[in-house]
Amino acid sequence: MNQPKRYLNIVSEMRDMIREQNILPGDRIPSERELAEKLAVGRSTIREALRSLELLGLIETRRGEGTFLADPRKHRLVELLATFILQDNKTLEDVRETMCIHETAAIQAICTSDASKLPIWESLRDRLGGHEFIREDFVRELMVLSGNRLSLKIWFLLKQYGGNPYDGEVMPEERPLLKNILQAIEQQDAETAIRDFKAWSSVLIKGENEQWQ
Amino acid sequence: MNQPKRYLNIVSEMRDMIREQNILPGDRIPSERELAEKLAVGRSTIREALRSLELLGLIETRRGEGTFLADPRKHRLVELLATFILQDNKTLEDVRETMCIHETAAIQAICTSDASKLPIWESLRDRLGGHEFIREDFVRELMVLSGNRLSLKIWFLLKQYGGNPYDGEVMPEERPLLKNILQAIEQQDAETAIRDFKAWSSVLIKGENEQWQ
DNA sequence: TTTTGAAAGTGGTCTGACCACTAATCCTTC
DNA sequence: GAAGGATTAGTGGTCAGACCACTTTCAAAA
Repeated sequence: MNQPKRYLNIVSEMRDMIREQNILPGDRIPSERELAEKLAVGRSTIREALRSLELLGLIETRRGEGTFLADPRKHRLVELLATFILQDNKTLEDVRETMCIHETAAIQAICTSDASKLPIWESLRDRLGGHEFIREDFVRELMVLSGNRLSLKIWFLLKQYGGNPYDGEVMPEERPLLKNILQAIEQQDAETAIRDFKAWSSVLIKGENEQWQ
Repeated sequence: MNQPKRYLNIVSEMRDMIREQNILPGDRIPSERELAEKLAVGRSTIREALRSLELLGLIETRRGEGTFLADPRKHRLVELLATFILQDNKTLEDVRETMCIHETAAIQAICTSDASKLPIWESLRDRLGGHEFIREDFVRELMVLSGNRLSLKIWFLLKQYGGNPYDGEVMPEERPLLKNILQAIEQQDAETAIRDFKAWSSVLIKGENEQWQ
């Protein structure tokens, strides 16, 4: 019988250990030799597990110092898979489309809620009037305002994974369009808001925005 | 100066090798010993790289046989995202809502495509008329027909984590509703299709479906 | 011809040995 | 006593070699 692989056990055992001992990001993890003894396996097996976690960005290792639990914001699996999968254009298309799904759903959600009456909403309006407004901020604020944190996280990861179409700063020519979107949302006119939003983002995605950059 | 880690080089070298030698999914990769010799590194270093790729689902290893390039559909992007993201976002409500987002997006996509003219579509109609039609099958078929595999994967996962609201068999009383949905989709009337679908699923989610079960 | 089993090749694991690096410690020197 | 340099213990990084468990292959035996 093909036995389950040990290093996979190690991966999950380490996850449990981190959870039980309440190890926080930045904290040190027991050394490879300690772990090997504690879990009664060879050091090479421990290393195979640790290298996997490191590649995912879940831990950081510093020679001479030790191994540390990484900042969750540094999780890397997205970029990594990207290098392998991105060649498949269809997949990239799926990523973009799925991002769009979450974005339009967010707008829809804001329209059917009272989110556009919150103080955060006002600050968004103000910043749109000011200088140095990053495109990504605009979309992210919308995602946040939708109130669905899971959707927000998925969107965030997809953005990294599929190459961020919202890179760069909002150009003066774009502002009227964005203002229209906000206005439509305030009037709870989801249809118009989504149509305008798609118009804006499709220009960015197709890279036809040299006019703006 | 802290040297860059060898096993990371191996990871990218292997990616290049796979690309250059046109190794296809399912094909065999050189053995660990061969790779070690070819790349002039120790076998354990090779293994650390391979184990990382395996955890990502990019390769499969079978003891006694060898290492194989994995089917891209088996890539673990979503699964890994799940284990590390969903844990702090388990709000059932968010999961359900996000499922719904993907479902309505799928219906929207089918309506604006020719998917409802495919033979698969016919079989879906037929099965709805027959016996033993599982609710989940209905929704899954819609997700598949949308053509967005990433969205399908995410939906699949959410279903596992959020508790499957589409458990069980379609009751006779539900069939007219489902038929209406299909009909609306055929007529490319997304609005009606989505409204009816939401009506159906909300009953299931709220657990008010004792009438049907 | 069919069956058996030995051999070769593969991944899985362990051990022990270095190397490169860091941080704490001790010891010299001022 | 304080400052600075050398020593040392501990860490991750890598390698080589040895087994083990498993699969496939193929030649010898029935």
